[in-house]
Amino acid sequence: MARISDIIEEFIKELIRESNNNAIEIQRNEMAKYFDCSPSQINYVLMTRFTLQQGYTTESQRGGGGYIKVTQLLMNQSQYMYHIITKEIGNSLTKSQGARIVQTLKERGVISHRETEIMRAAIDDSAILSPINMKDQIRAGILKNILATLLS
Amino acid sequence: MARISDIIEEFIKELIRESNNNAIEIQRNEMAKYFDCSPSQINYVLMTRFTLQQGYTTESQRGGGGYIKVTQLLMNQSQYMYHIITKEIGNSLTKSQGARIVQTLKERGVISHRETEIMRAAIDDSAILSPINMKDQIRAGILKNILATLLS
DNA sequence: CCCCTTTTGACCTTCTTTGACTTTTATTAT
DNA sequence: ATAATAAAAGTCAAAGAAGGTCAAAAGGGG
Repeated sequence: MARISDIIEEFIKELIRESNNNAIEIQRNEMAKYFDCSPSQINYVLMTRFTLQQGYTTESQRGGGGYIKVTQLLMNQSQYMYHIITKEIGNSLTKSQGARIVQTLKERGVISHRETEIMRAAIDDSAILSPINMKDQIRAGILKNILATLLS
Repeated sequence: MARISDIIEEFIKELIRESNNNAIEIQRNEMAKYFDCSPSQINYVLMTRFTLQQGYTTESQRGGGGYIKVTQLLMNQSQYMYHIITKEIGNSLTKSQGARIVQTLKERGVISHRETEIMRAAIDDSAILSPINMKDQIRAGILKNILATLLS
């Protein structure tokens, strides 16, 4: 069953793609009505899929004529990777954090489809055969090493 | 007396055969209800009959709209890779064994230069932050998973 | 009988959805 | 101008909807 959050995510990304300034403005309540969900679901989507780490910023205005503006940040690719290696990934990286990073790299055209698959597979929970309490550490090490390789 | 696990196994394999992309998505709880067994029995079947060695990968998503996806590896994509996953790499893979496999794949033109680099980085000793005695096991898991992804 | 495989169930973790309540801003009526 | 009202968006916690894990119990074949 398709998650409504995913549908909304795709919808917003499509709107951004169609825009000519990498940004869109939406009306929260209107959009919620359109997708027949609660308004706060829009916030949930923004919080989980359009964060700074994923290369987006949001700003908003309340009151009559209010809006939410979502902007996709342009960024230098190697700078971005460097940032991820040094700031985003610490000593520990959860499954979903890792997945989001790889997904973002793909969406930004930093890595190809196959490279995405390879990286995903490399940091997948099922790939890392170790006690659960160590998986996140190992995952962090692997992803950092891979990204570092791509930088050189 | 037919074991329920065998029946479920056959059922899933039949679904995959009928699919047009060698993959199916199932709802764990729904399937358990259908076969009138405990949900964790589905996991048991997946763990014992749909492993990489047996030519399958699985992924899953929790929460609302969650699912389990089972994909059968395409043997004809690269006979060589399939062989490596299912036969050559066991539970343990040393540094040099791993390096040799990656090198061979590259020489055969199965993977690109960048893909080679990514794989090397992923199974590099320095990437795998774990007790020494576990590295080879983890390396095996990772490389198998990576190769498998290229066959789906 | 013993060992290996299967089955079951209790408990855990993750992710999504919903709704009540809050805060901010704009508009409108006095 | 000011106060009241309406029109947004924000927050947060609870409920809901999955799947995961692990170990104990139950079966079955040698």
